[in-house]
Amino acid sequence: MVIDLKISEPSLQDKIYRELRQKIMLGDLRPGHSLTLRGLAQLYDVSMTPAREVLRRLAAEGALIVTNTGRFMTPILSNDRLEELNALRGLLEPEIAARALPRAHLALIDRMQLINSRIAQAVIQKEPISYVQANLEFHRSLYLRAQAPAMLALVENIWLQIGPTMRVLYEKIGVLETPKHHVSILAALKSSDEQKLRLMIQTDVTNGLRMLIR
Amino acid sequence: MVIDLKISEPSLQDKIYRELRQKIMLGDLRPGHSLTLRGLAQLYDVSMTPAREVLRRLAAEGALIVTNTGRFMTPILSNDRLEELNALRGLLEPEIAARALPRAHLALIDRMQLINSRIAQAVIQKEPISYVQANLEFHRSLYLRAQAPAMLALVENIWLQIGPTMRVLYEKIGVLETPKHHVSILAALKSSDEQKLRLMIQTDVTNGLRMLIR
DNA sequence: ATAATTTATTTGTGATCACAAAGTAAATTT
DNA sequence: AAATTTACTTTGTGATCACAAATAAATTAT
Repeated sequence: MVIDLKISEPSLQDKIYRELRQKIMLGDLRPGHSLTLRGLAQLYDVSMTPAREVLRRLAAEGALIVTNTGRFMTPILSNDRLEELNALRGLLEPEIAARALPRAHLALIDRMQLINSRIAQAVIQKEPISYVQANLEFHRSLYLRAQAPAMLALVENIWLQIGPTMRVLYEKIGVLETPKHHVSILAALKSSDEQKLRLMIQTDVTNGLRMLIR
Repeated sequence: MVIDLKISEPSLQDKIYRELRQKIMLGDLRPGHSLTLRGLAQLYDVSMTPAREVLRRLAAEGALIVTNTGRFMTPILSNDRLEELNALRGLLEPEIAARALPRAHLALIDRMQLINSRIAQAVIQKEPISYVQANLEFHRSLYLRAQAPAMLALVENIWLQIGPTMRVLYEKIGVLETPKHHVSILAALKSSDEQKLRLMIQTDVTNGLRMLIR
């Protein structure tokens, strides 16, 4: 018997989906930014069909909202909504971090340290997008070790929903500051202190927003 | 100026979406049940286009999985996956219940009691679908009071993912039993005991699965 | 000018189609 | 009888189109 392994080619829309998703999560699109089928189709030189699937998929994930007349736009979050989503981060992320803890070996911690220095760099160069990107990568690289895909999916889903709004908040406060709890997170990882890790993740998430809303 | 208020008509696909979503959440479709564009289109007497949007939307929500060749089917959850999803329930539901607690007045508790008797009825009549439906309604009617839409959305999303699998598990154990912690939940609500409520919701969720997997 | 109305343009929805890939059944070969 | 090949059917993808509704622009009236 001949087994033929074929890499399932990423369908045309997958590429567009991933790019747009990334843009939204990192705050490349501001809240209320509207997207049209034909606009997106033209941008990627495809027909309306794949563009449509992408927009609807993102809408299903909460990355976009659909107006009551069927238009697509990035969500404009109320304060309540934003705080609720952040509360969810505060609930989920400590849990997934705790699950990752036993599997967090030194190589990972080193890598997180490296990512952390990229954050510092983004602060200096005042690049909010790189900042957000590195920040999320810091968290994700840890969470990936939890081997809890459903949980990670929920967390990323929330990141996606708050992406555009976070960007605007960062712009509003002007100067960025390097997340001060990251070193504590790394310390907790090194000492395998689950309680401390939970707490530090929690405060990192909580303070991140408090700093922005104030 | 003439203001004309129009109820935004539920687009053709919304109806199909809601029906299918319900079916999946209640376990009307077994794990691995495959759905086709043309099949769904024919069933609802529409073209492929809306059928497609519905399936992709459900896939985006995790209610369906897309095989590597692009086919749609209800997910077949591994034990790990199922336990992870249940852990998420155990994490999220006590929190949202706690948020609902201050707003849970007597009328709600009465209504939950009524729903609970419908569960008992479903046990007697051995109707797993009605059982699941009433059970979810019991929880949802409480969670709705939390006024935490994002949180509720995540919870329902998880219900959606485990729907087909839960149904099979119920069938496997044969005879249903009425959820024994529901009375404690109601008691905790009446006495406004947050800690007890959290615990009872948690054990209701946890035991629900433990009873099934064993 | 400002508001109201009309006209023009943009936009999402649903339908239909061709096509290639995947799955299935039948036929053939080993 | 088992494995392979062939033929046939089913399936999702992407493209194109007509259409109605919503939005934007222009025009008219007050």
